[in-house]
Amino acid sequence: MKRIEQVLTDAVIRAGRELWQTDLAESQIQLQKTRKDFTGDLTIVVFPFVRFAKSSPEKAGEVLGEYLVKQLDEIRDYNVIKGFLNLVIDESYWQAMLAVIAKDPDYGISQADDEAPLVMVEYSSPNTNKPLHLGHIRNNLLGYSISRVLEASGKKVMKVNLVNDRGIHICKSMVAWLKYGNGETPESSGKKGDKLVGDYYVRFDTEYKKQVKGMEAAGKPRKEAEGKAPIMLEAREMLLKWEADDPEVRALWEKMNGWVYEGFQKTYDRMGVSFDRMYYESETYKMGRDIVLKGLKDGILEQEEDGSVWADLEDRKLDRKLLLRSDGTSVYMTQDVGTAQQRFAEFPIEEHIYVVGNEQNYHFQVLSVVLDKLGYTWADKLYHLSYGMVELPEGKMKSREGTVVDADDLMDEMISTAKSMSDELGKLSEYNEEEKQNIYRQIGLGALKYFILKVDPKKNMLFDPKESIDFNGNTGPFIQYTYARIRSVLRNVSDAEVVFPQISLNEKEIDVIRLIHEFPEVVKTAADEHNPSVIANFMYDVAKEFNQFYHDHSILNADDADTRTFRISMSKLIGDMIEKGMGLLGIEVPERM
RNA sequence: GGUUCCGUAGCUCAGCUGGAUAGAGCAACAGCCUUCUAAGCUGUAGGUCCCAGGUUCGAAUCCUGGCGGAAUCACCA
Repeated sequence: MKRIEQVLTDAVIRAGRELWQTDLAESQIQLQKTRKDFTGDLTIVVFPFVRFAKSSPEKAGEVLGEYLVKQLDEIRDYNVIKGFLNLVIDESYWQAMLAVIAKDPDYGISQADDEAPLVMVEYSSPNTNKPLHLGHIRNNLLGYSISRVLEASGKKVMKVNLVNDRGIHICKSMVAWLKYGNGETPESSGKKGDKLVGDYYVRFDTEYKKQVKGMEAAGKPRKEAEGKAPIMLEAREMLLKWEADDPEVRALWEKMNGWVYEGFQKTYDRMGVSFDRMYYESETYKMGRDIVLKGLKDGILEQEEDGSVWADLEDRKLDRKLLLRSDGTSVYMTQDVGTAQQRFAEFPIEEHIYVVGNEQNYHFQVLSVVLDKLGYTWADKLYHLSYGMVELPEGKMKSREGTVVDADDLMDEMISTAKSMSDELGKLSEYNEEEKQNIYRQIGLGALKYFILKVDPKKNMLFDPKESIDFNGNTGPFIQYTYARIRSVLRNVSDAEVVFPQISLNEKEIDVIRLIHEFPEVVKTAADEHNPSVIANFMYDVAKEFNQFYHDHSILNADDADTRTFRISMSKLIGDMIEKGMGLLGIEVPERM
C-alpha cells in the first residue's frame, strides 16, 4: 500500500503540471505534520509555489487544496491558513492502512536478505586494566542499539569488539599484583575479576606517586623522579619481557586478562550487549606496518633521517602524522590502518562504524585521510559514531578523585531503586520471587538505558549521581508502564484477532494511528542518521499519546462492539510497536509492573 | 593559537535537511482513582532559543563575526 506522503507528492507534481504548467521537483514539495492547534493531518507549505502559481499563497493553497480533495479519495478536506495548506486525511485511508499493518508482524522492520549490505560496528573496545564505567555504558548502549537499528533497516550487521589487552597499563596491574597481591585471585577474594585487576592498577599508581614524592624530597627533579621511579622501571621491563614473549610474563598476562574477561562478560551480559567477533590488540598491534612501508616505497609517505615514517596531510588541512616510530614499531594509527585493511579484505563491508568518544574525532579524521592517500577506495566507508562525554556535576569523572561511576554499581543501584518503587506500589503480588527480580531488572535497566539513549549521541550529557535517574515522566519506565497497561487490557480478551471494523474515529484515536503510521519512517531516520535517540524520543511520544487515549476512552467498555474491537486491535498494534521500538534500544518491556 | 563539537524554561533534554503562536519531563502550585494498572491524566506558572550582523516572503534552524563551555592538536592508546 502506498503511503499517503507518496500519494500526495505525486498528486502535487501532477497539480503543478495541470494547474500551473510547471514541473515540480519532489524536493520542492514540503510535507509536514500539521501542528496540533490546527485542523488537519498533513500540511503542504505553499510558499514555494507562488512564483509558478502567480497568485497569493492563500489563493494558490485554495486551488491546490480543491484539486487534491477532488483528485484523491484519501483527502477529505482542506483549509488554508496563510501559506499553509492543511489536509485532512479520510478515515478510509487509516482503516485500510491499519488492515495492512495488522497482517505484517514485521511492520516497521526490514529484514536483511542475502543481498543485504554488511555493516561492521566496532564498539566497547575496553582496556583490560580497569572495570567498565559510565562512559563505557554510553558506548556499549549506543553501539548495541545502533546495530539493532541498522538491522531493522535491512542491513546485515556484524558487531565487533577490539580489546586493548596489551601495553604499559596492563603491565602496571601485573607488577602491582606480583608485589602486593600474595596470590590473590577472584576466587580467593570473592571479587569480580575486572575489579580485582583494577584494584592493582590503582595500587600501582599509589605506590608510584609515593616513590616519586620520596625521590623529589631527596632532591631529584620531578621529571627525573617520574621517569626513574623503581616501580615504573619494573613496569617498563615487564612490557619488554612481554614483547620478547617471556613465558612467565605471558602466563601471568593471560591469567590476569582471563580474570578481566570473565568480569567484563558478566557486565556485558547484564547490560544485554553482545558481539559477533572479538579482536585483541595483542594480535593486531603490529598490523599496518607493511602497508605503511609500501606507501613509503610508492612515495606516498615520507621518511625522516632517524627512520620514522610520516604522512604529510597538510594538503588536507591536517598535520603531519607519525605512522612508524624511528625504531620501526607501529603506533595506534598504524594499527587502525592495518585492522581496517584486514577487515575490508575479509568481509564485503559496505560501512564500518566506529563507536568511539569524541575525544578521538581527530584520530578518525586522520585515519580516513591516510587510507584515502594510500589509495584504498573504501576509505570513505568509515564512519566515526562520535559521542560526547558523560559528565558529572563537578565535571569529568576522575579515578584519582574517586568520582568514577562504576558500571556494575550503577546497574545495581538502578535495579534496587526499581525494586523499592515496585514493592511500594505492590502490583506484583501474583509473581514469585524470581519473576519479580526479573521485572526489577527490566525496569531498572530500562530507566538507565533510556536515560542514556534519549540524548543525541554527539552531545555531552550530564549525570547527577545524587539525583537518581527518574522513573516518572520522560523515562524508560514510563514507556514500559504503557506497555504493561496494554498487556493488562489484552489479558482480558481471549480472541486476540487483530481486525479493524469500520468505525468513526475520534481525535485521540487518530493521533495514535498517525504515530503507528510514522513508525517505519522513524526507524529509517534513526538508521540513516546513526542516531538511536530518534527512536527513544518517538517511543516517548507514542506512550504519551496512547496514555491520553487510554485515559479518555475505555477500551473494553467501548460504546459498541465494533469500537471495542477496533480499540483492542489498535492497542495491540501499539503494544507491539513499543516492544519493537524499545527492543531497538536494547530495552525489554515487562508484562506487568 | 589551529581544528571540531556544543550553547533552547530554574534543572535535564526535544525541535535544527529554513515555515504557523518554540515543545516535553523534572522541580513548584492546583486538580482527577467505587469504572481496562494513578510508574498515569488535566491545568497554572515558567523563554532575550548566548550576542551582533547577513541571506530570505519567512531564521532557534543557513552564513559571517564575537562571547561562553567541551574535546583535540604525543615516536601514549
